[in-house]
Amino acid sequence: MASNDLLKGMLKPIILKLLFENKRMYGYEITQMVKEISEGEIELTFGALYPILHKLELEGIVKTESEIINNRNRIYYSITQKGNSKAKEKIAEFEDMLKTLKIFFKPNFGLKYVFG
Amino acid sequence: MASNDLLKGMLKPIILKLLFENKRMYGYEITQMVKEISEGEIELTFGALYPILHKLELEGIVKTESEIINNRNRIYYSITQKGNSKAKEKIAEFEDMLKTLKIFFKPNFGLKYVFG
DNA sequence: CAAATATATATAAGAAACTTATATATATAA
DNA sequence: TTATATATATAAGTTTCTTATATATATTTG
Repeated sequence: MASNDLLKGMLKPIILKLLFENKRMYGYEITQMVKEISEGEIELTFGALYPILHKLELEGIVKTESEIINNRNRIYYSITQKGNSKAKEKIAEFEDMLKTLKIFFKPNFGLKYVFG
Repeated sequence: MASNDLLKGMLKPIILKLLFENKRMYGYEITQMVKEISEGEIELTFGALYPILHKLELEGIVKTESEIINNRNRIYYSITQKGNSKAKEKIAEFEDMLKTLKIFFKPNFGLKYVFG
């Protein structure tokens, strides 16, 4: 797994993106999907996840539905109608940032600046 | 400019990459190049930059050369021979992370997981 | 010529985002 | 029956960043 200090600031956009694409997810499911998609590279810990989800709920960007599955409580999160544009905006902002980062890390990017 | 909390964890890899490509840079120059390359998207503040540079120096990854230019002190940073492999490693690690992030944010990535 | 801006480095206080540890509880596999 | 998987939650501590402040010279603008 990548040393997770490379992740700072990325977890919220990832969570929003997952909720945006999958419509309805519960916390544990999010951690498992992150692990699976990243092939173990990213481990989203519960200590990071739940505070983010709770904050998103407070901001009205996500809403919750509680259900008892297999005698265990499960809390589903989904993006609210009101929060939809905000979520889209935050996801787009992060995608822009990734494009910007790509400029720095493309192979031999330095050449045009060294000689420019 | 992008809200800079998207940047957490990325500044050190960016600085290392710039030093790696440009061989020898001073702090102010780094901030200006980051601004230029990112087209104003990323503002690397001095409060973030100098502590990172000082820490890299302490770790032996970079070394400094002080010069008086135009009657002002200028401190050049460059990657040490000893720190070269470490720097390469950290840059590669971050590039891997960017690749992983790309999976999450590629258009409609969700489909194959929703139906998979 | 005075004021503002650009160049140059530095650090301290505070906020935000994480990690790690801990707590609770049920289901399933070994 | 013990360990692992499922499921949510929070608190303490660390790291990393922002914002503010300090110092000093050079250059541009009004």
